[in-house]
Amino acid sequence: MPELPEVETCKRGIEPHLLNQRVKSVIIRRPDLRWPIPQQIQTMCGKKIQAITRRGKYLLFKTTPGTAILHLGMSGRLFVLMKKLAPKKHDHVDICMQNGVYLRFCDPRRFGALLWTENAANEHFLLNHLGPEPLSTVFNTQYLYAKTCTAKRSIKLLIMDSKIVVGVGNIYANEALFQAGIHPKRLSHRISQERIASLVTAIKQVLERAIKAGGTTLRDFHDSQGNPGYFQQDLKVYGRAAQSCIICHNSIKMIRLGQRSTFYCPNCQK
DNA sequence: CCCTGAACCTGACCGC
DNA sequence: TGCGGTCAGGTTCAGG
Repeated sequence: MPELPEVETCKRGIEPHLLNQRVKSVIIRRPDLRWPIPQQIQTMCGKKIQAITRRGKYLLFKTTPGTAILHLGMSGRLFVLMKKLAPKKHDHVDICMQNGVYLRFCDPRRFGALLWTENAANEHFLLNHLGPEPLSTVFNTQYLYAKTCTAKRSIKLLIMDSKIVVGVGNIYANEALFQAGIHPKRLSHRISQERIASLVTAIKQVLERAIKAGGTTLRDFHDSQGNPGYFQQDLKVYGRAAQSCIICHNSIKMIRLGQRSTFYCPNCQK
């Protein structure tokens, strides 16, 4: 369930357990993720985790010699474990600390990744082309309007483009466009600055609300059962095809856009 | 520049 | 129970 809010929740959950801890070992059961886990990841051993940060949907674990870059893909999950627990089928990696705590990476579909860089993480090929963080002040009306004016593409695909802005996944793209009253297929250059302003607000609000909902999950972060669908009760259009719009009670429609399921209210979104 | 489709994988779910 | 088809929160790539 890795959307930006989930990754942020993950970050906040694991940080207190791992920050300033020294890595004892990195156990790799399956290196064949999206990209093979490089041997250099072992450079972490004996080093202290100085910072854990998030960039888009990437988690960065900084040590003195370099940074581990982790992506959860579609199905990745992280667990902080205190005692030895036999790994299950898709528990591919354990990063063990000297104090006995360890981070377990589980990813059934293996679309996730664990990479290593000794340069500034921003220069890594996965990160060097990324647009601004949606919750930062850099991402504002002026910025997005400049992008929407000069592009001629559907607004939904534009806001899901990580070169434009990071972290807006399929769920939140749908939700933000509903909140802003914009049709997902609307061509970006045909949207007024005023409406782009509401879209920027909507993106920020939807992500912030989801992070708060993620905070609920945080409480039982150690529960290895996880907590699926914690934000589900807040979804206004995603997954609600043929159900009634919460505003106008018309039927929510589903279409395909860029190979992704796209939900909208034909009456509220123009 | 923009869109489409395919690819990388496994599991869950649905209808028969 | 089993089988085949469809779908899934991400991202990159080739081709038109």
